[in-house]
Amino acid sequence: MPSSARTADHTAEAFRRTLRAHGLKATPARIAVLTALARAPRPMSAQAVMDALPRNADQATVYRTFRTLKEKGVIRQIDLRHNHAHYEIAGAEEHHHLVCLQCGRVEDVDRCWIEDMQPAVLRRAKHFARITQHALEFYGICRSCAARERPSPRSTAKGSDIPLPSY
Amino acid sequence: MPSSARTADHTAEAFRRTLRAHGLKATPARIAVLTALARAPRPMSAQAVMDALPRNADQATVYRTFRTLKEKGVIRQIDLRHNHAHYEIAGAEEHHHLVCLQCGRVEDVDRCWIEDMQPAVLRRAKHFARITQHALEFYGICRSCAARERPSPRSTAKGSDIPLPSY
DNA sequence: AAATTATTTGCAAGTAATTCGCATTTAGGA
DNA sequence: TCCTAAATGCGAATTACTTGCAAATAATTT
Ligand SMILES: [Mn+2]
Ligand SMILES: [Mn+2]
Ligand SMILES: [Zn+2]
Ligand SMILES: [Zn+2]
Repeated sequence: MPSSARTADHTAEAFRRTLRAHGLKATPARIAVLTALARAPRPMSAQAVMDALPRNADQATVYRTFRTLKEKGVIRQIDLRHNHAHYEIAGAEEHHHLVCLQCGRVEDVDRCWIEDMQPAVLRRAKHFARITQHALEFYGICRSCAARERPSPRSTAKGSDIPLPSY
Repeated sequence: MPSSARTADHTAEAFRRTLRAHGLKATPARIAVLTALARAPRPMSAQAVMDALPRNADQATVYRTFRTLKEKGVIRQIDLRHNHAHYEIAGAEEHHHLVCLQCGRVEDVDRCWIEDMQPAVLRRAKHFARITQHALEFYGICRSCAARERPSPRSTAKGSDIPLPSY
């Protein structure tokens, strides 16, 4: 009996289908990245993925894979306040993380609660002594962007980036 | 009649007192950074702060000021998924942000709600067409760190950084 | 008010993370 | 099997941020 979504069909074949379904070529590199992410119990950094991949793991390819799969919604970027981005497979259940500001340790929070629930979150946690902060951001599309719908997807790099106040 | 906390005493004098209260020297640079953050309606990046500061605004000083004030809890770091950190004065009310994934626009959410409340958040929002994601992270101290309490505060840089799995 | 000193600053150089240009390879349809 | 758009790999570039160190200065102390 398969447990939950973490046990989903994270087989090479499944990934191959997912990629094709999104109109992407099912390359060894991409399948390897997805497999690494699927195996890891925590969000992974580019470096971690590269180390996990046996040989041929070019950084440019890994980063490009992250970007592509993130755009397609196959993986999710997680901010852990380390000095680099982390990614995890965008599995079914929405969940959050407990991040130690001192050592960086990360632990999943199985569901989405907040503030008043912090005591409860802490009680359920396995490795945390206390919670001192939490951050919540909503991401979506603003009115003006929705209006001129499709002015060019905001690539994470520069370009005619964020045409906005305060950088 | 002063409105809410955003109108708090964000005067140079008030900042001077705050700094001293935290055992820091009330330098022109620090007061200028705080004043810039106080004036801005949105979290600011280092670049934005430097541009806002009339003359003498060295990047090293701005970054060092961010780090120091963040450690003291005077300002708060905000992740907007742009390619750099943003900061805002850690005013009274805890609040979150609406971030446009396309153009980067940012808007405050006055209170802390979640998920089921997204429709309501969207209704209250002034500039958003839709919310497609939200991210919540809890920050605190993990058990092992709490145990050996004070092994050296995790500086944002490297060093004997995160002694953990997956980078 | 001048002397004292631990902090803080400014500048220049250094790093870490991520991106880009372009020649070469390859997945997958014809 | 051929063809071609898409993807890779390499190196160089960029960006965000940090650091070393000498000079400047805020807040004592006298
Ligand atoms: Mn997770
Ligand atoms: Mn805000
Ligand atoms: Zn927008
Ligand atoms: Zn810890």
